[in-house]
Amino acid sequence: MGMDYDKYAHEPFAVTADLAVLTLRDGVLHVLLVERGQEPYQGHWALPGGFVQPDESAETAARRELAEETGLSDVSGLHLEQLRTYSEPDRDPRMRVVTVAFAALLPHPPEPHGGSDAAQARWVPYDTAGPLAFDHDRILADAHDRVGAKFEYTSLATAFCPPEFTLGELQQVYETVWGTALDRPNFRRKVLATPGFVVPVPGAARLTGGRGKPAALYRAGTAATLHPPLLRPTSEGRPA
Amino acid sequence: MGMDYDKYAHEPFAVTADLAVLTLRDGVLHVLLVERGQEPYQGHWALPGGFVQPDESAETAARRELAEETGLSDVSGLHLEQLRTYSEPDRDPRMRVVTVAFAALLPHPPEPHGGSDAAQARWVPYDTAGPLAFDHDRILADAHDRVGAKFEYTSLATAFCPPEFTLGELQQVYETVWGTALDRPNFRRKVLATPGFVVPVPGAARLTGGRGKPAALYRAGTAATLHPPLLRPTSEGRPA
DNA sequence: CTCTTTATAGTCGCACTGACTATAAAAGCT
DNA sequence: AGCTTTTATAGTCAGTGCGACTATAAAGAG
Repeated sequence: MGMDYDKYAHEPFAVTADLAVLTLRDGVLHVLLVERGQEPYQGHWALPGGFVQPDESAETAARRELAEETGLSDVSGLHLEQLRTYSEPDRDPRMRVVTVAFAALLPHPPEPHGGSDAAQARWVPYDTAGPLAFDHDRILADAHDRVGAKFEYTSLATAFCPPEFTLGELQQVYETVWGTALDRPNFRRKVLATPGFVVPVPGAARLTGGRGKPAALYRAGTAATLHPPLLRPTSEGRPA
Repeated sequence: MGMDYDKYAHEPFAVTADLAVLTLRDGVLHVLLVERGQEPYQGHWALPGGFVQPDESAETAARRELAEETGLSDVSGLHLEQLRTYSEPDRDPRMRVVTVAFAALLPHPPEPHGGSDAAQARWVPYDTAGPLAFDHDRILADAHDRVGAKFEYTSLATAFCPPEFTLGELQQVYETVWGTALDRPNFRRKVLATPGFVVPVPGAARLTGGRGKPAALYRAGTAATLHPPLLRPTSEGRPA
């Protein structure tokens, strides 16, 4: 933008906001996908998204699309994070499309209703999210990487949890996203030792689906960043 | 993009790639700015950048702009990182412009030659980079934040250094970007204990501008991420 | 030759961490 | 009821990374 506008022919671009919507269902990471109803990639699965309207920012467009695809009424409170922008010239065979990709984290997965253009939407386990349309495989992988990395030094994991949660639930979020088992007493110690990460719900509340001792409930704290960070185990084998 | 193209009127957008080019000059962090030659913001300073051409990705456009503004012949090897995309509808008073912002790190600051449209380009100390055109103040601040944060857990700091450097020079890079003084023996211990961060140049090479014992030379290692990370001191005061 | 300057080596105590054991409080079973 | 299973929570202990600090080495300046 520092350049002279009139000396550069600026071809018009179409701008879309695409979403990698992640959630946990029964301890398994799922992603929201839509089935494409037309060419190209007709019948293939793709990330939900759509064109940015003239009066919208990409963030606003992403929230609107998310509400449309999931039928969520309250899209305001959930976590939406801009991932990066994909702008390779041949991403779409028909036209020049620049896509601003977002990652969204949902605590309770609503059943998606079919998209507004009759394309059906479904929750798909992350591991079985087969080859997707366009470069959406890469976008999805980038989203997973980013979310996993931010779990280490931010309180982002609480975005997967309901307003009140147990430390066991929080630990399962970490284990699912990282794909690693964590030691329960140590996880507990670290979380409680990190100021502002979680705050206990004073009413000696409890909640357990089944057996065992009832667990104390916590809410997300005010801290956005974690000090000290909660590093993944063997995040990288030391190349000695 | 998962949506039906034809059911959405997609207004054409102009897409630009803007750059926050950072470098160190005499131990002071500088940013490359251009003076705008026309309205809006005529006479104001702005980040260099320009329109993405029809056959380019935003990354390619950023490298081209960088080469044009700095006169660098070898733009291939240096670090270019996509920051985020700014798409608020009123960013530019004349038209709808979506900007993909990049941060670039240079080891040796070349003298910039005037931009191709007669706008002059200059290195400006980061602290005195006054109010910039458009939302470039925010882009520049975001770039600084991102670079500072990535210094903690990546080997990005070596992108500010020449191919061979001393640990003192690397430490000065950290101190300048973070704005903090670091203990020299401890910094040395941490860097050398992090596998793949730096590798010594075997020929007992030395190099010092002035007095004192000559320092050993190192090259950047192969590790992209740092384990353990090199955390800034008092990154956040513990709220007890 | 001594002083200053910079690089490098080493020491010490604290805090954090991983691995592990122990206790508490619930549900299920016989 | 008594026992087992299950889950939550508390505590222990050794290794290690780290901040603060001291000591030595190797150069130039006077």
